[in-house]
Amino acid sequence: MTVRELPVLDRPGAVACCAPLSAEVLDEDDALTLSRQFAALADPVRLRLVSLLATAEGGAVCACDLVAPVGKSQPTVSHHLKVLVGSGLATSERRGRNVWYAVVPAALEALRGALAPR
Amino acid sequence: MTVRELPVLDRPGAVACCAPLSAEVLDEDDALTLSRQFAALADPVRLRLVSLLATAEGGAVCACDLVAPVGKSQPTVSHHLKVLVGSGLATSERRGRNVWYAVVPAALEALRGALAPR
DNA sequence: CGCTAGTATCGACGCCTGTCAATACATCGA
DNA sequence: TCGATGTATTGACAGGCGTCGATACTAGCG
Repeated sequence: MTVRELPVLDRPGAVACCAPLSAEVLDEDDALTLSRQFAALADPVRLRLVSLLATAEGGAVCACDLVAPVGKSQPTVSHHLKVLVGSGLATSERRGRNVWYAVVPAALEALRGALAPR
Repeated sequence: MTVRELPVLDRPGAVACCAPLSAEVLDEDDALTLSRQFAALADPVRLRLVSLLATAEGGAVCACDLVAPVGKSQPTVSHHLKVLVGSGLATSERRGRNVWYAVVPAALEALRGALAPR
């Protein structure tokens, strides 16, 4: 028997919500939870932000270094970052005047788990 | 060295579009492609449909057996199924009066790949 | 050829979301 | 305290999306 270990998340919102889609039929609540996570990835700007964060040395990036790469206005980037944090896919941390963002690997892994084959 | 085999897809739209988010920064085109796939999963009704298809014996389900479980009107279910097919996550096939739907496992696997850790 | 059952399309409605300019808030240095 | 820099919020707009009832299309049956 194989046991899959899932890290405990101290932040609500980044919870691994449910069994794989292919394992058993999703109930309505889990479907809503999962859909919100996927919705956070359903935007090209946010995907690029996640990618920028995930590939960054040290795993965190200053918000000031995210505006130019995605080619959107500063408020728009701020909005998308808020969505990512709100969905549990990213975290934010103030460092002086700046705010540094990082991905939550466990959240991505949880989504991978939902897509896992039977 | 490990080689990951990806099945060749005869249907356009279900293509594994890109390297993992954490491997290299997503370019704009790939981000748009990926975001459309995730958008297909960003709805609780569609997630339940995918789950119903993926867990079904034989891997396919008649459309007539999908309306009741999701609790939406027949046109709404038809709409969502069309979105799933259009995004490459599912396929449809007429059998007499009925239409049978099935998931495309390779498409789900492609999304898993995008979420894979570095 | 009608009739019936299953599925898709159409048109309309309300809601949500991405975007920006303007502005407010926060933090640090002088 | 004041000014400057970085970030978040507000308000407004356009476009997209989920939903439904009504209706059209498709295929088998008698």
